[in-house]
Amino acid sequence: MAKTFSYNSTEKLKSRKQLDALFTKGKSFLVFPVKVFFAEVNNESDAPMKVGVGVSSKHFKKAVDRNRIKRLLREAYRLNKIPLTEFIQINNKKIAVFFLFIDKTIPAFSLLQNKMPTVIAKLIKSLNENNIANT
RNA sequence: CUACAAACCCGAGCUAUCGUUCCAAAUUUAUUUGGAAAGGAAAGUCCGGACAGCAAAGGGCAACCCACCGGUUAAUAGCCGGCUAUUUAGUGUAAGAGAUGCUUCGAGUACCUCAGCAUGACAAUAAGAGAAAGUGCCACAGAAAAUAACUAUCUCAAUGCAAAUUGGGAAAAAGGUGAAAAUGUGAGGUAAGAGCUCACAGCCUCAAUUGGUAACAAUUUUGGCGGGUAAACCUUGGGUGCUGUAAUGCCACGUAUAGUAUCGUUUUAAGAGCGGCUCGUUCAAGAUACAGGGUAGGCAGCAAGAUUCAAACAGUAAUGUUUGAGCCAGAUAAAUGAUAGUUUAGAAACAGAAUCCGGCUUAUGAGGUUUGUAGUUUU
RNA sequence: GGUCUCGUAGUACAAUGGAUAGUAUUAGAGUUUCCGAAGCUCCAGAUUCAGGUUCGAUUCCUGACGAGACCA
Repeated sequence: MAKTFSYNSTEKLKSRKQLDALFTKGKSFLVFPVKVFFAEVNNESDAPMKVGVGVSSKHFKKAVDRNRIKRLLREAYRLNKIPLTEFIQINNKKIAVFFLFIDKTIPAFSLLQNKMPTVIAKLIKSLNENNIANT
């Protein structure tokens, strides 16, 4: 595990197809102010996790604010992703996740930094339930 | 000195840890090392280009745009310089009004302010061709908002004692309203009058001379006196082909029959394309070959250029030329971040490249420079 | 990335360049009723903002701001 905190381009959720599938078929839960979409995928592609980040352009009209929030979300995810990667490696899964920010004001980084572990924990828990239900 | 307003400059630096995108090198081929990484507006999309495509991208009309002159530029509705017009600051004047002072208290006089008149910027503004080609409109008020009519007026004739009435002629002065009312003064002329005629003044206009590259200015001269509105229609002159980098070219995948090329047929009948109309022009069925709907992958376009910085020279300036040095984002759900410390008075404004440039417009914290206004202190 | 349209009372809409900016509804007051509702009477409330053209601008022109639609 050399690249623990990294978040490079292979790990990003890019394909429009995968995104559409995630929003239509995937499951979701809410840990305010972040809504999480997730789904298991059977893709043969490289990375085991595909993660994306988004903000509504209705709530934030200026591109500067949207970029700021997306950066903060990425940073928070990057610093708290270790439990998720370990879980994925153990269970040999491939997942796609999308974090959507739904508040209407720009958050402080400390808030997201505090929330993100609970988000990851909930994600792992729900993935586990899904696994049990499938088997 | 303080406050406010406007214009311009600037738009944080360093260190550590963890990370992102691109480039180069190295090797163990997924790691390491090194380098670079968002603005003055990247914004609005208001103008102008580069570049690319379009079977013809053709002519005319329509449509749209521009509008003093010259320069500048790849180009412009930008910029620079000039011309003209308007306005104002200021200056001058003094017959009006007001305040104050002086006096012999009837008034006179001095000075200041306001209004008026003249002049008038080096300041500000100008969508700054044409209202003398034509059409339309100008509410309310007013006789009338433009060939003029109406009321009142002048005159002649008839009737009548007179007042006046009727008919013919004149058509200027008068009508007090409005944002705007038919150029002003004097003389001649006439029954009375009238730009009806003349002189002077004002304005418009034709031509000539002089100065200026030109707009234009000055002088002389021809004709004239017709209010405003062209950001009403319009006229004149000039210009514009259309679409836009998700353009477009190539590769991969792949196969409904839209398309392309060649051959060929029919007939100007209908239809379709060439932006809207018209002229003109191209096109049919069929055969062969290429190739393709859809999906959303890759490469090019795509980062060395009307380039950046510095100096010199030319030019009033915008700007240009030469020399030297430099390479300075290039993503594709879309990179520039987070935390801590430190410098600092403070790190807090507007704000995030998406094909690239030149302008314009708008948004901008703190600090700095300049200008203006107001206040305070000192001399 | 590009193209286009529209901003009028709290709300939905009108208004040839001529003014006290209109209609419906809503809000408020009064009247009616034992009390409400409905009805009736009265009243309040607006041209997105900043400039310009014009004697005069909701209307015409320019810029800004906001909202919406379309193309790919």
